Amino acid sequence: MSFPNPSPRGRPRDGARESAILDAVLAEVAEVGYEQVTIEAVARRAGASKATIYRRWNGKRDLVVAAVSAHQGGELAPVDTGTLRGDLLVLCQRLVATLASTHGSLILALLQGSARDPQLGDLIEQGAGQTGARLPDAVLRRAVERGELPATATTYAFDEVAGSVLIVRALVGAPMDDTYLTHLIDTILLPALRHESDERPPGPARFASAVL
Amino acid sequence: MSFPNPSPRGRPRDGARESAILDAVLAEVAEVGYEQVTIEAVARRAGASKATIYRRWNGKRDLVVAAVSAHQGGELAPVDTGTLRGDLLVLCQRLVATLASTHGSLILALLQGSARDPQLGDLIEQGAGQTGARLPDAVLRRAVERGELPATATTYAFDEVAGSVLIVRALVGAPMDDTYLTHLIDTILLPALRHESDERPPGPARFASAVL
Amino acid sequence: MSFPNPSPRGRPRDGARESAILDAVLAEVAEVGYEQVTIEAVARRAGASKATIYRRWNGKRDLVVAAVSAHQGGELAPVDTGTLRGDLLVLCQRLVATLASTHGSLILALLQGSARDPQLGDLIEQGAGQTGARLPDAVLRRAVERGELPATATTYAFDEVAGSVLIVRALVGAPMDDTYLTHLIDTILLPALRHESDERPPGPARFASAVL
Amino acid sequence: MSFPNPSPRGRPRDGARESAILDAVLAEVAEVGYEQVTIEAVARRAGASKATIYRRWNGKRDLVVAAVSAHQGGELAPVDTGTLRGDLLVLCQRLVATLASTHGSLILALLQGSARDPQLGDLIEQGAGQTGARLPDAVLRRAVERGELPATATTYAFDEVAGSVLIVRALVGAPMDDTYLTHLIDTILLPALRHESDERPPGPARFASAVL
DNA sequence: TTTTAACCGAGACGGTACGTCACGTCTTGTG
DNA sequence: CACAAGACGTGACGTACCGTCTCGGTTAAAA
Repeated sequence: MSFPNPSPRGRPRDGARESAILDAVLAEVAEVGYEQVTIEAVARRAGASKATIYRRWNGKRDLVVAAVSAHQGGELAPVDTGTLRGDLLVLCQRLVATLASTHGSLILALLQGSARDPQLGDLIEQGAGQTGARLPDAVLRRAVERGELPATATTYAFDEVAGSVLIVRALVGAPMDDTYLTHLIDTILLPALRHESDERPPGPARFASAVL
Repeated sequence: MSFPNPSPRGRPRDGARESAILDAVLAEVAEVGYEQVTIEAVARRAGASKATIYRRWNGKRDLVVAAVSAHQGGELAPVDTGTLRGDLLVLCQRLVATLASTHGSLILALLQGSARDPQLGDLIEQGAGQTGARLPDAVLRRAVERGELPATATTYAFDEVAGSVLIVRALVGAPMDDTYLTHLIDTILLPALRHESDERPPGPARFASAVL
Repeated sequence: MSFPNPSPRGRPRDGARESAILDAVLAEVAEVGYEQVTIEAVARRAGASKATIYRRWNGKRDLVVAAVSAHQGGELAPVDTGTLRGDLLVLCQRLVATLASTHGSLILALLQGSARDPQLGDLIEQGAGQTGARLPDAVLRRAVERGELPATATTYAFDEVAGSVLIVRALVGAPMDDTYLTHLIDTILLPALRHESDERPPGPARFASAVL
Repeated sequence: MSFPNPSPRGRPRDGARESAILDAVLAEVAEVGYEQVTIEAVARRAGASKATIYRRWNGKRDLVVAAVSAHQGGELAPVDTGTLRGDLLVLCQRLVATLASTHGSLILALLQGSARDPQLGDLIEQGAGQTGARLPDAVLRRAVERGELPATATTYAFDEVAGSVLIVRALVGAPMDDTYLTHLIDTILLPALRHESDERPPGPARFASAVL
């Protein structure tokens, strides 16, 4: 057993303040967008002081990242349409919905934030499956059992491609309707998933898509 | 009688000012990064006044976009290694070099800018092939002639995937060395390119990758 | 003929802003006292921005000093009661009235300000006679003509003593009623004024009393 | 059983803390000047907490006043040059030295503090003689014995004038060298002291000079 | 040639947010 | 209880840019 903080001297931080501030951040981001969020407005809305905010976070990016990290969405129903193609479409639709509900600049902030703060990636990674950015193992397994994919198939191709492509399309405002998604699945995702290989994915275990 | 330019009375604009300002913009972006660029600093560096800048552009994004648009890089040597796989690697390496050399936030600004201003996409698209974000037709043709790809192959899979994936990896700071690039090519790009299909890409002709 | 400011480039300063700000300063000082005056409150009241204030003055002391300097009271009636003693009493009463009407800490600010800014002394010196801090030459001359003072008498003793003593008494809250003033005049000012001497006052021509 | 101090329950106050705090106050005043002293800096330097300070004093002025009051300077040698004029010069020189050594703004704070807190005046008055702001009775007595002053002479003229005049001169930065002091003594202080009068000084016994 | 209108630099202006600081109060844990 | 530590709301600080607006002074086409 370890005592990293043997005795936290002084008045302890008020967790309620932290919650109020992070809630205010999310509300502000939703209303005016990431770039237009100001610390002053967050402080006003949270009934907190700027000093309290700056005591805990270094600036806007830190703050927003913390707010998003703390905001864990509820569980989503598992995906199982009976075909791999149908499952992929549902996952992509979820991803599009997530991207559409979030201001683009917030995504950028998170992407950049995760470059600095590995913890951010860790935190978001847990929720990544929820967003559709990760191919659930169950979906992969069932596809293999149905014979739609070879036994050596991995989630790599989906994890690597789907999130990145849709993020960029969201940023540039390109359409992401079902026609497009179907084309993406048929001409890129499925061919890549079906590719037989015994290679293991290189580099760190976490994929770029994890930030969603 | 029509006066499309009714009558350009008064002192005409000084083209030299425009050049000086746009040069200053690029220098500032290179030094401090897109987000830290200020109109005032640009004006100071260019020896111009803020009024002159605001007379022509609406704000920072407009200004940066104009500067980048006006800045046409030199021609790059055509790609021809003798194999499709080799060509793809060279293209991806070029793309990585571009992403590494430019401030990441400038890319983001261009991405967002292109969502607003379709012209930006048009302008940059012309240079996209240079950066490796587009698969040159010559490369595709030679691959078909060598029998590496079916006759129906298109550049779509590369255009759609390569830029997006590498942009996002650059943002999150994930590694993009040759080992990684090779894996990307072998497990995703090549399988997708080899995929036989008579489908045409949906939606607008411009791909997300065009912004690079 | 000289052209010290050959061409004042840029938009010229708006004199009206300066007036509005200085008026606001005096109002604030009168309401809350020198120490409690804030630049922000002055800016609010004047309908100006802090930047405009800081563009012209370095801080609170500068600002208040400028406001007081610019505030030239109206002319006061000349003093002539028929006797030197009566004239001195009127002068001291005026001085007491001035000190009573002004917050003590404002006086301190002016005193300290004049140590830094000789111009302040110059400006206020012109009005010093008005406040009673200076013995008017006419009063001295008539006293000599009446035989109340020797022909060699100067204003030095009054100028040096009256202002200083009453300022300090004002600061410490000591009483300054007519009984006290009469005593001051009879036991200090008159004996010193009557003192025969051919010495000239040493040092700079301006007395400490000039700051009132 | 009686409890004049009803029942001093709990931990008693630590006298050492008080000393440490007051020492820190004086050190801070000496280093940065009265106006720049902050409670936080005092707490840091004293190794105390702000709560401990605010438990005992109401704010900066209180604190500084307490520190100065508790700081009793050592005894100075009595003044006796053999002539009244020489004694006065020594006293004035001491006063000038005091004013020059102490930050001017501390004097101001004490002046203003004494307006609010009569006790402050009482406390400081005891040390006033040391500074030269008061004419010691011994000096007066010897001058009378030598025939330099009439038997009815009092210390009033010196007490009233010397401190005030020199304080104000110190504030405005006017010179206070021996030439000036000699002139002050010859043309003002000595004539006023020699003035024959049976009047008693009016008002409270404490003079403005007592604050030094 | 003279007008005229726009361009250009400089920089004042009202704003707004920045990030820091000190205030005076409070809430902990430890003596 | 005293005390240190330090979080907290408050509010001012002085700075930096924003985007707009005058200025005096070009500059070139139109009159």
